[in-house]
Amino acid sequence: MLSIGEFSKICEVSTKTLRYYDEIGLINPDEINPENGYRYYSIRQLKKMLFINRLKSYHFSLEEIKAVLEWEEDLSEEMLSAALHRKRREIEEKLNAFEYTIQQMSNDILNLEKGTPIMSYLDMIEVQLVETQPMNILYMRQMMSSDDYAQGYGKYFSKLYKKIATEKLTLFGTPMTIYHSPEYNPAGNDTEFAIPIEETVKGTRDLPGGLCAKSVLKGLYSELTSVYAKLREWVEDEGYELVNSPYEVYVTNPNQATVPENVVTEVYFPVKKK
Amino acid sequence: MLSIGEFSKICEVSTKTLRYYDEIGLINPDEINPENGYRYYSIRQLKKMLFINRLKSYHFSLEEIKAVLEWEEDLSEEMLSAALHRKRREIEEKLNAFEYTIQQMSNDILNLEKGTPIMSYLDMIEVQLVETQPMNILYMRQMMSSDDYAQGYGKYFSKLYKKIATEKLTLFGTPMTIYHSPEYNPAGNDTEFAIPIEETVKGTRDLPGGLCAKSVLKGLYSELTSVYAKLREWVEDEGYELVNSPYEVYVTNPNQATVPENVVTEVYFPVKKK
DNA sequence: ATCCACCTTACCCTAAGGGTAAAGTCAACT
DNA sequence: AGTTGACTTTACCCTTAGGGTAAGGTGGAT
Repeated sequence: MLSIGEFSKICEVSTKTLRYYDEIGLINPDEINPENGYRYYSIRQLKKMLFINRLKSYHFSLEEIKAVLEWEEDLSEEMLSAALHRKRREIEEKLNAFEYTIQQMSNDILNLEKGTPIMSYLDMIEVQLVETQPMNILYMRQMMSSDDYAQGYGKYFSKLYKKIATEKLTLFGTPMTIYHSPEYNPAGNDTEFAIPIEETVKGTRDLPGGLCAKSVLKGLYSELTSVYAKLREWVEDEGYELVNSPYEVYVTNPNQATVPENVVTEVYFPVKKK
Repeated sequence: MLSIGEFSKICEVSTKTLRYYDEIGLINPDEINPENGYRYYSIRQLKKMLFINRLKSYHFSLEEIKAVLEWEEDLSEEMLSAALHRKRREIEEKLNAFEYTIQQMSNDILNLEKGTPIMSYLDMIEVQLVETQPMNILYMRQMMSSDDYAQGYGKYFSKLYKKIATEKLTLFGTPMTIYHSPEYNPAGNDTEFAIPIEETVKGTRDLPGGLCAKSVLKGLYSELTSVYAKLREWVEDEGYELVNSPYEVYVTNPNQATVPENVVTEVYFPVKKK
């Protein structure tokens, strides 16, 4: 039997950590002296501890690790394999997010070295007042959390396009997204994906036209928040108010654009004078 | 003036977050009604808030962001550029770490699909009892935190090699590391980098020979912890005890090995029978 | 017997807010 | 004028994975 300090040295885990793991039931000492409460670990527990460390290095949370350890013998291999696949996916996604972040930063760094202040793009966003025509749109409405926007867009638009193709409907514009949630909520937003078509069929509705504040974004979607902010600011400043849900129109297909600057997105705020 | 809710909608930041930022002094409302404590933000603060969000998306901590915001106008551009470069480096490193993790996981997944339990490699680590000869080593001793091992190794060994080259000393073996800290400490370990040479000069010392428990690791260093664990286990089981600091000998140069399995590392535990 | 290294529990701390409660306030509607 | 519902305030507890420290109890070696 090994005291906590000896076991700690062997597996290179602090005694503090071992006590914590005992507390949360991740790995309990093989034996506890009932008189003085001293923890004693057996050498058999070494493998388990090293396994925990390995899963930790794969960014499993302690709770997840606990679940892994509690799986029954007979299922454990497939379950573990599945868990590793899942976790690997997660890490790959974080990796992609990092790559994207690095791109963004590099872009800012370049601008900064040209003498352009980072936030100056904000002043370049222009707002115009336009009159839009009513449209007939094929739509799907969904609660979307900010995490799954990326997949969501592809998924819902492809569903809509599929329907248009199978029912031989006639395209009448580029895809758009309408945001019905009055307030931004990281947990999920009431989002409507839509494509203008000619025919009035089941699954279509009328998108009313009217006065709109409009901005055009050329470039990456990451700057969309700023466009929204700018539009709200403008609406406030000029004494208008929002009378309907804002929407975005994706003028160019982001998959076809070779340079991000060629991606054009229009943002509309239906407004009226206060 | 905008109420906290209005400002929150415009910048897509929760009111909770705005109150928190007020509390830590990151961005304070332009005006606070002294009667009821209501916070009012001006539209001028939008740019600042969006800038904060951008830095946050670059993984700056709120403390770092606060520092950035407090820089004086005249220095701010170079400072910001430097900070962005630093942060980009950090992210690139995390990215590399993720890539490495993914490799490791993929390896485990492959093994699992071949039916090999993940931790089975532990049972393949063999321990032998050997008698070593005393050596004369050129050394540098340093406290190393686990983070900077990667750089540290290169740095100190290249210093040692440089000394050997400039003083025309004679190599007598491959590089090695001696771990003097009795216990693993994430904050820093007393580490000695050494290379055996023939001549006894200033900066050399004698590494005594004697009875050692020895294991050979073929492959990535990530498995080293397990080798240490295995050796300590063996020492315990066989009734030996450690009489001197353990050390590693890097038999092959990891930069020259094309396949990780070709990297050979020997681990020695100087022991005596209890 | 003494000493020192080791062990125990208990309490507070971390970053960046989220959740909830209780109470006060504002603006609009009747 | 009163009421309602939406909005705001502070206050308190919760999250991860332990780290730091204190006060007190033990173990083994001398």
